Amino acid sequence: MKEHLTNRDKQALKTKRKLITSARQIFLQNGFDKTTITQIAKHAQMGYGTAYVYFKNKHKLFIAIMEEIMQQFFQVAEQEFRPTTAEEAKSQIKDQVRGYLTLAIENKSMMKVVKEAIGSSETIQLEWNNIQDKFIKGITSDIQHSQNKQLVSHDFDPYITAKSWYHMNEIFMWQLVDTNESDSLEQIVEQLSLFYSSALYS
Amino acid sequence: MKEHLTNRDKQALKTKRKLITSARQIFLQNGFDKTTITQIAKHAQMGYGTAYVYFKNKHKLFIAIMEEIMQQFFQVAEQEFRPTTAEEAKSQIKDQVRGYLTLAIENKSMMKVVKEAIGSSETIQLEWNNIQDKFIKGITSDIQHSQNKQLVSHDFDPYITAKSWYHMNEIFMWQLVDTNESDSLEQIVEQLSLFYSSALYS
Amino acid sequence: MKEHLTNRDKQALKTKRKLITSARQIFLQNGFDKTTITQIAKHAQMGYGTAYVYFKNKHKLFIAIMEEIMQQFFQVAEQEFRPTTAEEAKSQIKDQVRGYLTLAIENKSMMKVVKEAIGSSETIQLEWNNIQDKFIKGITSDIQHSQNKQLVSHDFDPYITAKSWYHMNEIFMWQLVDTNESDSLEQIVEQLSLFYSSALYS
Amino acid sequence: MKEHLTNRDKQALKTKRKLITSARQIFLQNGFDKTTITQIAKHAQMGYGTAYVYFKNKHKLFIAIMEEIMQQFFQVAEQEFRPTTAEEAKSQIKDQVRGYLTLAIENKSMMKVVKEAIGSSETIQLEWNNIQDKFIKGITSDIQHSQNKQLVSHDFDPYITAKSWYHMNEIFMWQLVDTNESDSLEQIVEQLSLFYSSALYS
DNA sequence: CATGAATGAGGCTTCATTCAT
DNA sequence: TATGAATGAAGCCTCATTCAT
Repeated sequence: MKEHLTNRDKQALKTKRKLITSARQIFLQNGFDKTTITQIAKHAQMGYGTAYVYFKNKHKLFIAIMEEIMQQFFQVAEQEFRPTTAEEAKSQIKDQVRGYLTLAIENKSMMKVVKEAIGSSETIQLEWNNIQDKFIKGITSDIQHSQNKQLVSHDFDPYITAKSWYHMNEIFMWQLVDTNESDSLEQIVEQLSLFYSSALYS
Repeated sequence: MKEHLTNRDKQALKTKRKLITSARQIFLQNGFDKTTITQIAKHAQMGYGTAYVYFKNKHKLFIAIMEEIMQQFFQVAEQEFRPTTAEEAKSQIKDQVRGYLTLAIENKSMMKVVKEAIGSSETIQLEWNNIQDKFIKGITSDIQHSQNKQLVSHDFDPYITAKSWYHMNEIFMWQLVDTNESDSLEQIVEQLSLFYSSALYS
Repeated sequence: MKEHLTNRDKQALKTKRKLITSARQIFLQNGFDKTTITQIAKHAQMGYGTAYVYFKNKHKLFIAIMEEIMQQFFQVAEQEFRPTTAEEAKSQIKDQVRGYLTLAIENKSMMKVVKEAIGSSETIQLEWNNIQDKFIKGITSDIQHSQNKQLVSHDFDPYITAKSWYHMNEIFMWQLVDTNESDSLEQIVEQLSLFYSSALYS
Repeated sequence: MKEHLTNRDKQALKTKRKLITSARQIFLQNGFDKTTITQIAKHAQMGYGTAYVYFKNKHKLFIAIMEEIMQQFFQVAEQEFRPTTAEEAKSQIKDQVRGYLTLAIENKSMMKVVKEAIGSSETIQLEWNNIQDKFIKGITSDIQHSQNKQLVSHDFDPYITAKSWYHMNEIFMWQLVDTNESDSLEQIVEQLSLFYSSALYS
């Protein structure tokens, strides 16, 4: 176990950060496909091969950026969800949906690039599936908890329900990213949570 | 000067049309960069060398398509603008703005590709500048006409004013193309024309 | 259906031939991995990209060469095999085995490169499997014919038997390629055919 | 002049040994070209920069291994060769040839890599030339000694004769390395020595 | 007018090597 | 002495473009 970062480690970390920061900017500007490693390296003021010291390839570099963005989403998703009444459940659900969609709107430009990248690269597609799974697992455990508390019928299969619920959210997320209908956010939030809480917590 | 199209000319025209039609479809499907000449030629069922008989390069082929699209926009822009009162001016302005933005929304998919292409190619960028100029010149002459009719103060420099006004419109045009906020169209139309007619025709 | 090769077709064929010929020489000299497309193109006195007009990649180019070599082997394998007695069967088997192994010895240098390439490329490995299958299918049908003629017991599963027999031959083929034990050729031929004909045609 | 190895020197020597040992294994496994410094360093459990402390480059590292192997060959070559009769000469020649070729067979795997490396690197080629020269010089002096003893005619130019004789041996050495004809070793030994002793010591 | 053979610039990636710590 | 961060040459491959037929 390292107790301490040597100067060298710090330098490496700094280079990696610079790489990610530069990459984010270039990806944001040019999109996934049109961004070249050369552009990123030039912007980060480092040699061409350096990018490959830190990332196996262009896809992995993008995934690093994608994961940083998704960290914020996970924080919303991982908020405590331990309702004691149906009312409380619906309210918490609304907050989470709103949080999730709001983040998407706030990061719209980058999310557009994410969408392009998912469509462009098998590897990134797989990584996105992992991200989806992480969300779905969190929801699954929330459902199970509610079932134990007798708030949700055991008739619901937690995983399938979670998957369905997650994808409902994701669809609207992409729609907001694609189309700037940010105004209808609150309505979407209301409808989604109504649907979900009616189904499970009625 | 040929007065008459020979059969050969007709054939050539037909080939060119087919090329443009096929290109439009492929560009629409794959975007500008990911479209290859080979794809287009295959779709048009001709040798790919043939494309180069009619268009110097990929960019010029795209420009041909772009110009066809822009024809519709020019028709809106070239509508008679000869208001006799401030009221009339504002009303006509509104119609033109609405017409311009509506066309953008109707051709949104292609306009997205146009945007990509502008960002991707110097040549296309220059062509877009020409298109902008054409709009701006039209507006300039409208302003001058209104100045002659004493509807607009001679304090306004016609060209600079036209340029400003055009770009205000273009910005919102791209926004509508990027973001599907079609709902807010009427509000944008109202605000833009209010701003412009207040400034000039008050 | 083309009835006739145009001059253009002829030129293309010639280029492809030159490419294959040059590639064969370079592969022979440098082995599979160390051969570069640049070397081949330079030797064939053509531009770099030309190689890619005719072959999707380095592997496919090698496969073309490999297949030409294997044509000779197939000719041996496809020789009529319609024995009427066990004696005749054994004699024909011996001839085929000898023919197969002799070809390997005659093309030893290239077969070494083939071996390297098989170990180096998934694609080429798959192509080699196809080649094996072709041999095995031929043998399978020979066995079935002999079974119909009551020369071979129906207890033998033709395909499995063919596969086993083929691989026995291939193992010795590689050994001869690796090791120059050409002297022992006749002994190997004798042993292999003895084994096989004893098993099936006794 | 250091008379004495400090602990530091000892450590350095140990590191160098480990490097050579690991390198030998990896080169043996992967061949010259496909071996990377990273692989070797990982196997030797040290930073890959360390390899460059001890060896200027990959080629020099390989040369170190090559030289260790060749040490054994030199021992054979440097065995006293002071025949007093033609009979004795032939017998000693046979022993040396046998010794040389036997070592090649015993180290066949590594000798294959040596061959690949010679073909792959100018530097290693040059080093191999040095090794050849060392052999040839030894033979040259043996010939001169025999000439002084009146066993060999002064008509023979010692250097040219030595060079010819050495290369005859080397050719068969590579053949044995390439081809596993170890069985014919004794025959080759007999023929080579017969040829040479007939020519010089008849 | 129509074709497609030929070309090479430019993108991704690997890996030997340098150099500052 | 030991390390590994940083670099760029060189290989593969794609595709716009030229040009001879």
